[in-house]
Amino acid sequence: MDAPAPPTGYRPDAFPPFAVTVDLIVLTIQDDRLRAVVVERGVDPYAGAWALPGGFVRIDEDLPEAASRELAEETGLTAADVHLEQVASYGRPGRDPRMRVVTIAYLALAAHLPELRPGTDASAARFADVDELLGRPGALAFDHGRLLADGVERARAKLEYSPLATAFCPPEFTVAELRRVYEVVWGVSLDPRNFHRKVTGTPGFLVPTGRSTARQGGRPAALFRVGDTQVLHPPITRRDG
Amino acid sequence: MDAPAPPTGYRPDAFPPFAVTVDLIVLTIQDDRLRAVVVERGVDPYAGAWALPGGFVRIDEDLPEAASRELAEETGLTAADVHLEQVASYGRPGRDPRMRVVTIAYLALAAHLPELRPGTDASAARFADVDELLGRPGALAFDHGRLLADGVERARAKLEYSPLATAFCPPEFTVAELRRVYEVVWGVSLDPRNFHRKVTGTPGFLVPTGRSTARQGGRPAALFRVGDTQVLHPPITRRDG
DNA sequence: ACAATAGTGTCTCTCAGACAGTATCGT
DNA sequence: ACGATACTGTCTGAGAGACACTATTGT
Repeated sequence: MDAPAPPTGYRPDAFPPFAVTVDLIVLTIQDDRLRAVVVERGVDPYAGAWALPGGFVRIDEDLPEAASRELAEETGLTAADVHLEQVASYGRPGRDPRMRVVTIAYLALAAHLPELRPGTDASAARFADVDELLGRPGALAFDHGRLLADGVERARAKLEYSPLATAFCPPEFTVAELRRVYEVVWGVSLDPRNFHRKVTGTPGFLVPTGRSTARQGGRPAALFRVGDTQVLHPPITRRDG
Repeated sequence: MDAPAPPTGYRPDAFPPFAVTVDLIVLTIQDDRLRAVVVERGVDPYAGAWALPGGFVRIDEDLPEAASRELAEETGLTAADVHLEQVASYGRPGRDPRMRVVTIAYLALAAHLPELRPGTDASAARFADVDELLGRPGALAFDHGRLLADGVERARAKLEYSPLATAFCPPEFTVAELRRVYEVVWGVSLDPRNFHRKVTGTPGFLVPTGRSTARQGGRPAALFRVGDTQVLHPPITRRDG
């Protein structure tokens, strides 16, 4: 249970002090690649190494609030602009060599990110290719490689049965733009015709706006916005050709 | 990021002290009902109320270790006997009226639970009907009603695409026993014939042992054990008749 | 006309759900 | 023989993937 020691009856050493942080897996798509925000650490340990953005939870704020605040400090994005959800927590002793730290990882997905500005505890911030980061163990400080892997896997899984892919798109988007999101995040190529039929046929997923895009050399595409359904029936299955 | 303050460059008030606990959602099936372990609190706040079992994470143990230890203290089950996985973390200020506590919820599934023995901080322990607990807001202390709801929903969702249902079964089990798990956890009734064809046809899910059960009034059923597949293709879909 | 992209129709295969029918036990 | 439970076969409809075909733009 959650209680600290009462006046009597408990182990007297039952309340070891922890630091609690939130770390952010901020994903976006740039140049048809999945990218994550990483910051350069300005201090030891891992000074000069890249890490996920994050920071301490304040004594008076909830965990999602802390994640939103850190996201805003790091990217300038507000909670209304992004999808933000908790992924998992990590607290192995020694994951930070100086003290006992438990961190709660949050996944943030955004369509377009403004200029990155380094936070108060980092000297630089940039976008890094996710596949490259995951393919190189030790590319990130602490256990952030695992945090990133878990966050990316969460995103990949949720594309199937939730409208999460639209979080990578602007408010109005075409079916082709949505398909590109699935292709980039999953690392596959999808049949444009079957994909179109599937997503437009899933009730509540896409809402036509009536508008269409001006295009260069091709039929204009209808613009959609995301519907209010939170679960896709049928799902957009991952094991397509 | 995860680091405490370096000698310079950080806010000096950046390390508020937190208590960190693990709470357990221990589920099992008794009398064709989904049941959860709850303990009676011996001290304020919520003295006399029921809560999920749990306790403080020690300074030198990892989060899964703490969950295993608490599970053993509360139920006598070892990690080898149960499925144990992290669900989510909760840290709203004020969720414990005395101090700032962040808790990490773990889901534990077991086939048969031995006699429950109350932990050091609880005066009694029992199994409670999950539907009844969820239908009565405030049935559990703190925010444990939400923890339970999130844990149960995790279990329900994972029955579809993972062999998790076998965690509710003894090492060797019949198809009918497995079906009963799905029916109880999902609260539906499933066609025995279609269910049989589905689970035996999903590669890697079930392994025949060659043995069969002695039965009372009916053809003996073949005994299976769980295979090594972690993901079911095709899944056992939830929206059956 | 032609290239390019958007969108539709059609075929086949797999799988889910309904349910008839067969197999193997205890009584 | 009969009831009970285990298991198999067959039908139908929904959906996935392959891919031919039509629609609408710019050049």
